[in-house]
Amino acid sequence: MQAALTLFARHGFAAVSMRQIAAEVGVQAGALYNYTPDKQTLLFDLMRTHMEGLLEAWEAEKSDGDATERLRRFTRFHITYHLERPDEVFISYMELRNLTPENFREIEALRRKYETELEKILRDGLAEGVFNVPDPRVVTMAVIAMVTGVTTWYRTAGRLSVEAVQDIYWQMVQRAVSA
Amino acid sequence: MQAALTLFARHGFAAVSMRQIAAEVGVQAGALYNYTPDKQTLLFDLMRTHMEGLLEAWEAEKSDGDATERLRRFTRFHITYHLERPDEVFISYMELRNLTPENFREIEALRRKYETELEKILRDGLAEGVFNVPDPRVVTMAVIAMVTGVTTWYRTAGRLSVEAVQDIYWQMVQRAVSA
DNA sequence: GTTCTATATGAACATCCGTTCATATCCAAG
DNA sequence: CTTGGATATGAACGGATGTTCATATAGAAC
Repeated sequence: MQAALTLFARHGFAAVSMRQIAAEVGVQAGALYNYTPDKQTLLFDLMRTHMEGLLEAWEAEKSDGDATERLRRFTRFHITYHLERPDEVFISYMELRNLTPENFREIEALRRKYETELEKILRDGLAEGVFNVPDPRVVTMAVIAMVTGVTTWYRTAGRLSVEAVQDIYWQMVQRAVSA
Repeated sequence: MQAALTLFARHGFAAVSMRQIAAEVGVQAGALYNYTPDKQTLLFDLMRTHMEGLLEAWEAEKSDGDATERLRRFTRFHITYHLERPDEVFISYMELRNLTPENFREIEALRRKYETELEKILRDGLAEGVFNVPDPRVVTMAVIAMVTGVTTWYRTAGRLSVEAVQDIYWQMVQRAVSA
C-alpha cells in the first residue's frame, strides 16, 4: 500500500504498473494479488483509507464553541492534516477519474461529508450573526479549495513554518467570512 | 488537438492511446504523426497553447487604475476564462507530471508569469495602503487556488450564473485582502 | 516429523502500447 | 496528362500491460 501510494503520487495511477509496485516491495507482480483483488481496488482502498482517516481525525479534533472558534480549528486542522500527507492528498484529488463509477460515488460521499462539516460551521455562524456569507455552499467550496491549495506549493525546507502558514490562511478565511 | 484535449481531460493522458485519439477523428493512428512528432509533444502543445492564451487574454483585459479595481478585474477575468475552458484547465493542472522535465519547466514558467500578475497587484495595493496582506506570495497562491476551484464544482445547468459566482468570489477576495 | 496454511515464484495469457514505414491515394501545379 | 507533394493506410516492431495459476517454499501446529 505504501509503495503504491508513493508511486501513484509520483507518476499517476495509469502510468504505474503492478510490476513496478511489486519491484518497489522486492517481490514479483503475482504476489500482490494475495493482498488486493486488482489494481483498481488498490487505488480505491488508498483513497477510502485517506478519506476515512481525515474524517476520523476531524471528529477527534473538532470542538464545541462559537462558530469563529470552530472555523479557526477547521482551517488549522485542514492545513496540518493535508501538509502531513502530501501523497494521499495528491492521489485523492487527481485520481478520482480513474475510479470505477461505484467506487467514485463512495469516495465522493466521504468528501461530501467532510465538506458538510465546514458548511455547517458557516451556516451556524450565519445564524449567530458572526459570519456574512452570501452562499454557504459556494463559500465552503471556495475555502476548501484555498486551504487545500497549500499542498501545491508548501515545502518543508522553505522559508515558512506550518504555523506561519496556518496564521496567514486563518487571517484570510476569517476576514473573508466575518460579518 | 481538439479530440486529444477532450479525451485527455476525460480519461487522463496516460490512459488515452494514440489509437483512441485517431478513432475520434476518424483516422488511423499512423496519420496522427503527420501532425505531431509524438504523444508527449501533443500534451505539451495543448498546455502551452492554453497558458499562452490565458496570458494574452489577460494582457488584453487588464487595465490601469487603483489596485482594488485591478484585483476585481483579475478575479472576474480568471473565473470567466477558466469556466469557459474546463478541459484545458483540467489538463493544465492535472497532467503536469506527465511532462518531460524541460517541457515542465516551460509550462511552469508561463504559470509563474501569470501568478506574478496577481502578485504585482497585491504588492501595489500594499504600497498604496489599500490592502493588508501578510505575505503577498502566499496570498497570491491562496487566491488563485480559491478562484480556480470554481472549475471543480460549477455546472452551467446549475442554480448560479457565472456573474453570480463572480460576485461571491470577488466579495471574498476583496474582504480577504483589504486593509 | 508430518500436515497445513500462507505466501512467493515465474511463466503464460491475450491484449494493448507508441511509433515506424513502405505503400497507396488524392489533388493541385505545371 | 504528368508530376510532385501532402496525407492516409495498415501491417509490423519490440515491449509492456493486468491478471491467472500450477508449482515451490517456508514456517507454525499438532
